[in-house]
Order: sequence, then structure tokens, then C-alpha cells
Amino acid sequence: MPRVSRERAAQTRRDVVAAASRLFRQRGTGVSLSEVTAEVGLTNGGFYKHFPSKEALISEATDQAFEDLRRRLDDFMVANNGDHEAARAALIDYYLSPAHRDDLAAGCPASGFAADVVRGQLGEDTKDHYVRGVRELTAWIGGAATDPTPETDSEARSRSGDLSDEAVATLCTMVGGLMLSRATVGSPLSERFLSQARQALLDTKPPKAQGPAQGE
Amino acid sequence: MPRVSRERAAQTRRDVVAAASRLFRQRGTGVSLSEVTAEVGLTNGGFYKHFPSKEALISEATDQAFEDLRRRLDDFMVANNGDHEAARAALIDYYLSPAHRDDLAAGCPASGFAADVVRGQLGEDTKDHYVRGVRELTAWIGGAATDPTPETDSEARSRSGDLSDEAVATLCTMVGGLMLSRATVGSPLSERFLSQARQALLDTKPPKAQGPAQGE
DNA sequence: TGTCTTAGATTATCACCGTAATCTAAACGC
DNA sequence: GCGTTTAGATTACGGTGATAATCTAAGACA
Repeated sequence: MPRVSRERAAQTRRDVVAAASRLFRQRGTGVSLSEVTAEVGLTNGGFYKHFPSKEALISEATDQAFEDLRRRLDDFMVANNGDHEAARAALIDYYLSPAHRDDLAAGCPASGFAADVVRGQLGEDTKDHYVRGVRELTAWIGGAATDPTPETDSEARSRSGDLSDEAVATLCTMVGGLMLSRATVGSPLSERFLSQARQALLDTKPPKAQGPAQGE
Repeated sequence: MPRVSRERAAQTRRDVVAAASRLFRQRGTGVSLSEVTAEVGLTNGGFYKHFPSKEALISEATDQAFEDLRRRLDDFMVANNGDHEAARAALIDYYLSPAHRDDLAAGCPASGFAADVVRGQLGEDTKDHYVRGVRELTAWIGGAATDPTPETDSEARSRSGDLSDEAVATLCTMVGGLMLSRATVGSPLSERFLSQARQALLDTKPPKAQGPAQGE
């Protein structure tokens, strides 16, 4: 069977990353390689023609998930013709919806990978990418455009002052509401977490300040 | 070596549960039995004289963690001479402190086990215990005493209307802030999540309403 | 066209997992 | 004190994990 066209091989590779991105978010980075490859019709052996190790796949899968998030944020922005306040509200509505709660696989990576990051199952540089993704999400909530600027890790790591207080707190409530509602599905508590977090955030409209040095 | 006094055996059992409770919160329920037993100087074989399976241990470890939490909440209450508003503030201060962030092992089980619950690694009844623990924590934040009343699962599952809106939203921000700060340790973002979540919650003082049928 | 390359399948290796059976010596009950 | 129990150690087993080596047939390219 072996030997397949170059485009086909590239496609397989993309499929593996996409499947891993979904499976890792859904059930953690502990899912076996076999399970990932099986999902795209590849064997365990073929995997190593594309990636040097499982960790390399985890890293790419994480990046992929944040790439998807960036695209989604852009979509929210254009769907609201650049009106940031409306886009922010739309994000919150989506983020704290039963649909997002029930869609682990395609959900926000800041929440989906949080456990793996905390438990130290992501390599050092993968974790850096995660942190950058979270910071970008926070910045977007605070009113910044999705920033495609590549920055050095040291640079990224040292910056956080350009995030609005409100955006930081908002993300806390979003992530907490989502995780708690996911952890309690089946109980009426689950819906309460969604609706109460949502209400708390939509009540608190984004204040004028969206940068660090803005006294009004 | 075998055969040890009854108290000793009981102590060993308690040690296993305690170690598991800490290890599972720290690194997930995926940690091996060998690692748990090794920590208390027991062998893999001896384990099965105390527990029928790993899942049974996970269940007890989860209960243990919530038991510790209940005790901690009581302590907050007595330390503030029954003043709930002060106790609530003390809980928030602790919950969103660097100390709690860095202490995965002894931290809040609502956050520590969330990932395992979401990913379906806790048995059905263990998950029910988790949900009950979360509901009790929410109720405490809303002003209820820690309730030692045993209730049926169906009863517990159906109740959630007796939780104040504010308490539900507060827990979202607490859990989200904790998880995000844990996921970003090493970056200045980590401290921002703690302080911003904390500030958002302490600004929003608990409103008069603290139950469903309590007009003050 | 024919050679070279390579995506992927097969199979193997080694470690570790949860679980179970067997063994042993000390604690227990009489 | 003595036979019975039993906490725990030892060892074994079947399954699965990540990774590597070998094989093979078809694409790439001269």
C-alpha cells in the first residue's frame, strides 16, 4: 500500500494534527497515539514518518487549536463589522453556551489544555505557546486586534501590563464558568454556571479603559 | 514482614487515601497505583487488601478532598467568629493567593478534579459526589453553613435553585482565576489573573440575598 | 523507462499499567 | 501458648503504551 502522493501525505499530516488537536482537548494529552492515528486511518508506524515523537505532535496540536481560536475571534469581529463591544458580547454568548460546553473537541484551547499545562504535560516551549495564546485572547477581549506579530518568548513572557484589568477578570469568569458547567453536566448546576457567569459579564460592560496607561 | 496491628493497617489505609487525594489533584487520576503506594511505603500487591480497584480509591480520594475542604470552610467561619461576609472575603483571599496556586496537592478539589470529571475519568457516583461538593461550596459562598445532612443523589441532583446568583458567579471567577494563574505560572500573567479576579470579587460585595427564600 | 525515494504497514521491543495468585510472618482470639 | 487470620511482599499475567527496524509498493524524477 505505501507511497502516496506528496499532497496526499501532506494532507495526512494535517489530518493527524487536526485529530490530535480535537482528541487532546477532549480527553487530554494522555490519549494514545494509536487512537489518534486510527482516527485518520493511519498506523502507529506511519506516524513516525511525520513526527519525531508524541511531544512534537502535542506541540503542533496545541498551536493548531490556538490558530483556530484566532480565526474564530477574527470571525466574531467581522460578523459585527468591527464593533468590538458587540464582538465581545458575541464571544461571551458563545463561550458560555451549552453548545460550547458540550463541544470539548473544538472548544477554546485556553480551557481545553489548561489541565495539561497545569499538570506539566506540555513541553516548555509548548507551554510558552499556550501562555501566548491566552495573552492574545485576553488582549482581544480588552479590545486589541488579533496580533499576528511574531515575538520572542522572552519578550512575550515579560509583557502583561498592556492588558486591561477588566479583560483579565472577564476571562477568569469565562473559563471558570465553562469548566464548572462542563464538570457538572447533567445537574441543573451546569446551566446555572453558564447563565450566571454570562449575566455577570454582560452586566459589567467593558469600561473605556482598554490599555494600561488610561486614566479614564 | 506481613501482618501488622489493626491500627497500623487502618493507618496505612488512611495514608493511601491521603496520598492519592494529593497525587490525583496534583497530576490527575492517571497517576499509577505504584506511585501512590510507593509514597506510603506499600507495595502494589498490598494495595488490593484495602481496595477492590483503582476506581474505588479514586472515589475515596475525591471524598477525602471534599471533606478537607468542608473542614477548611468551617475553619474560615470560626476564625471570623461566624461573620459570613468576613469569612467569604478570607476564602477569596486564600483561594486566589500564590500559595493556593502553587499548592496543587492540597488545593480546592472543585478545581483540582475538574479536569478528570470533565474527561469522564470519574465513575458515575464519584462524579455525583463531586457535584455535591461543588454545590456545597457554592452554598457556603452564598451564606449557608456547611451542611452535613446526607441527601439522596436524586434529591441533590435536582436542587440548585437555592443557590444565590452572586455565589454561582463568584465561584466561576474563583475557579477560572485559579486555573488560569496555575496554567500561566512563570509569566506575569499568572499574578494578574490572581489579583484581578480577587479584586473583581472583593469589589462586588455579597448582596443581601443569600438564599432563595430569605428576604433578610 | 528505470532507478531512487519514501509514506505507510508490519512487526518487534521494552517498559509499565492494573489486577490476581501465592506466600509469609506477625497479630489476634481462644 | 496455639491455631487461625490477615496485612503486606513477591511474583506473575495480560494488555497497552511509545518508539524503532524492517519491509513494500507506488510516486518522483532523471
